[in-house]
Amino acid sequence: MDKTFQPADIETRWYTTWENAGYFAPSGEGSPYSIMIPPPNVTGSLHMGHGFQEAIMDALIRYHRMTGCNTLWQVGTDHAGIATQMVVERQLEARGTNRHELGRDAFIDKVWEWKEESGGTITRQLRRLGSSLDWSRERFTMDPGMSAAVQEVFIRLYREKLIYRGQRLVNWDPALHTAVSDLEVISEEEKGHLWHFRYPLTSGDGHLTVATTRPETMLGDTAVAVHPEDERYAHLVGQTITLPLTGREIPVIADDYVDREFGTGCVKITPAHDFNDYEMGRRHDLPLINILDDDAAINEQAPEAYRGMDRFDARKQIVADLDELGLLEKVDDHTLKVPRGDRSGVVIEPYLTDQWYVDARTLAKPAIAAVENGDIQFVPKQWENTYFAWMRDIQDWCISRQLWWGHRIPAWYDEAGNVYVGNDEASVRSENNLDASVVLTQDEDVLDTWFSSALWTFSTLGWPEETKDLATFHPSSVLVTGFDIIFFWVARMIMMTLHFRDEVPFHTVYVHGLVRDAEGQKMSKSKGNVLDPIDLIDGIDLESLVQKRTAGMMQPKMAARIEKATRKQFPEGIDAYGTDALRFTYYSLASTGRDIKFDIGRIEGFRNFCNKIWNAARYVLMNCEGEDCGQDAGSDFELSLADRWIIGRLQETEAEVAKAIAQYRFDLASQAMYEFVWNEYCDWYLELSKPVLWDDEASDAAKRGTRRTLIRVLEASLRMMHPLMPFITEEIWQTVAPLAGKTGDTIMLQPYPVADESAVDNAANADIEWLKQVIVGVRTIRGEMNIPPGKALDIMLSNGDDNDKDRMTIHAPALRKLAKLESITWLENTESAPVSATALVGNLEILVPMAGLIDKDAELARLGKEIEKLGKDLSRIEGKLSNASFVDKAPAEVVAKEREKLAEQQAAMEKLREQEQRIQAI
RNA sequence: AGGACUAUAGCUCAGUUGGUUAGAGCGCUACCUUGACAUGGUAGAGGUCCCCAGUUCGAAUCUGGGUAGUCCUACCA
Repeated sequence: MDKTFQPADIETRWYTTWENAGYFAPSGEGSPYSIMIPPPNVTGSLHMGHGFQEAIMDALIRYHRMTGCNTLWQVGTDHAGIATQMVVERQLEARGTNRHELGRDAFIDKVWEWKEESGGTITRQLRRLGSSLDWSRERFTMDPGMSAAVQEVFIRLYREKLIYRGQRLVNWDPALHTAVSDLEVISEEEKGHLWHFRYPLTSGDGHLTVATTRPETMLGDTAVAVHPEDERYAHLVGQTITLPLTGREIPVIADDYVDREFGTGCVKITPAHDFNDYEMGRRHDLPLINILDDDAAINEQAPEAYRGMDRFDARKQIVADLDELGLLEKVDDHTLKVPRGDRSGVVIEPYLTDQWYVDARTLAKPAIAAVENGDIQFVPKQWENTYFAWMRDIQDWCISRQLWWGHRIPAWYDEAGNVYVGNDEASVRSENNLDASVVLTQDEDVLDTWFSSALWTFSTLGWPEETKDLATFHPSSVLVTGFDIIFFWVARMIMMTLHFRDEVPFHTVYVHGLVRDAEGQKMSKSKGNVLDPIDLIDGIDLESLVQKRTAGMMQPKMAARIEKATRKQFPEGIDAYGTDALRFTYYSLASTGRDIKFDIGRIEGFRNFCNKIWNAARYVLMNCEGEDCGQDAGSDFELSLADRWIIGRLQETEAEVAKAIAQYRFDLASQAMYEFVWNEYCDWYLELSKPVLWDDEASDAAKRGTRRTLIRVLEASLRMMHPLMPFITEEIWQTVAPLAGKTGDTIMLQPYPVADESAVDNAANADIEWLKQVIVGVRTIRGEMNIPPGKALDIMLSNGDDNDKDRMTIHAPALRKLAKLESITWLENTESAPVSATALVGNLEILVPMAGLIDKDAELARLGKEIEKLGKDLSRIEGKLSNASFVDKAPAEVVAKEREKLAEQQAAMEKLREQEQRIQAI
């Protein structure tokens, strides 16, 4: 074995072996356990957040596989309609063409080509992360089977009147030329202006003043509204104004939606270009005048002067024109929320179009109930509130997208505009008795990607056919996801699955935090702070990282900024840490918080942990290979106190880990493992094994017992850690397992260790605790007195009881080795003790004679420090116990505990003072 | 505007039903290449548990009120 752990060599080797051997597939035995991967965008690539999520799922999957479950981790990707279409359109643009020149079919072919070309990135990354996905069942949302499911769902919902088509205001993205759902619009505060315009009364009796942030929409105004109880304007209600620039006569209406305090208290109403105005328009039966086209330029409904102008140019022009007419009263600076498309970044227009909608309100009812009654549980539970808040006020879901890449809506129109929904044109004709003379054209639009993702848990398993997989693995066990897609995806899956399967899609939703960079910033391409998990696994030099982060940047200024930040944050590039270290880092960060700041510093510590495991294994193998490790039946071996102690600690750790995993607390699980392996097994047990193995006096049975424990505890620890660190554990296990009497081709399919409480030996624990304290006592004196580590000491023990004396005898070899002692002497008579530095273990005093080693002042200073510390503690306890109400009201056991503590510390204090006096007397 | 979450060591974070001497990793200081490991060992320093009030014998923990930050939802043109 190499002296240091080299992850690169072993990772791909093991992954290939596992995959080829078919270990990732369900075993077909045991109770089913399944997780459906949140499908990543097939043409995208995984970032740190994905890596985190995959790591958690893989740990759950590997853990349950080892506990004997029939385990399925369903893999797949989605087609990411808008994102993918955008990428391909950009490619076309670079070649000086566009999708319209290409035509729909040719364009879709291009997208498929791109999918084939780039689709490997994700799956490659997933493999590098060690994800034990069942690749044989890989799905893609645009595959024929899944497309059939989408179609089936659409048609059934349409027939149940839960999907309808209607002309309404939608969020229109003028750059992408498609409607988007509410969730795809991000509203953020931006600086703007509030323009005050005078609208002259038709009667000629002056004017009223309206305030607006969007002057260009005035071309579509069809009313001015005031509050019904606003006395300032009461007399105007019912009159009309003559809309400037258009000359249209429009009414002044009263509606209590108007806020009297804001602006002038008069609101211009543009029902075709504002969601609130639209509602008001319906209440007052106002006409809708659409003044924009698909590009958000002014259309032919507007006065000629403005036609064809972009909305923002039109704004300037209109303001200028009104100013010229003397109708611009004033312009105030104003901060307002501007809605932008999350993909395109352009300002979204409320726009009147025909779209398809899902009646979300109806579907939401059972979906709310399923969480209320506990059929689905969120972890952490507080996310249920987020879910409820949204679901109880859910809006109908606009599912049509004016794109070419996606599931085409199975609806046909005749020339009269009648809609027929069905599987294909032929069935539509036959179902509706339409002969060949009727011209039918299919709806041009496709469905929102989330519409197909909403079917993910059951469509991946073969639905609408009632497959065996569906019966076995649905509902899935747990959904692992980030809170940012609770609405997008989780809620919609619950709605669709309950409706079509009459069962929940999953029993538990584990909501993890979002990975952010070291500054707490969200990782995003545009900020240039994304990290590819593979770069942490393999490492990357600075130049490559800079290039990767700035590639494809539209704005050179942005690229320069990103380059600077990257050079500052990673001056040396990124080291190769290996998958196991990366994964372990993820787990250590997986607590209940919402943000996970990924600090590169943390991963280094866990790489060191891997190295520690590696070297511990090296030590164990050096001592066990070719030796009798006591595995044979009837073997004569003897377990020492240390053996019994570490075996017990392993059981306790196993119990802790099991509990943590059951609660999805991978931070606690990983910490328990780390602590056990490093701070107990390596720091103490391996050290305690040395005096036995290297002692010529020790019996063969004792040595066998030690080797047996070394190897068995290591072997079990590897199994325990395997779900979190698959590669290093497999690599080591292959060599270790046979020595521990285990057989099997892979650690992956070995039983997960289960804690055996009966193997916890409290007597051994107490003994080792004593031993550790004595060793630490000597070391502390050594450290603080600056006694060279190489200097072997002669120490004495005094004031102990028979138990201490026995322990001294039993543990003498360990003490000598670990505390580097020349000799240990038991003092019956304290009087005869030489002047010494001392440490206490209970009542037992450890004496390190000072002659030639320790100077008086240093020891006095040390004692003074101890006395001060103890004194503080003592007075606190005394205070507590002298408080009558504490003694009266606190539980008896708490009081007793305090009393006991007091007695102990008083005794210790007395010893320290005596010692202080003795030293002072020198 | 409503709601949620967060605030603990220089940094990143744990801290169960109130009962502790408040922990871990990283970083820091000193010493050490001893036969698994310098990606290491040993010892150590470092905290007003955001602030105020309350409940309680007892509060990092519970309640109320502040402050700061993050996020979500809804929005006033």
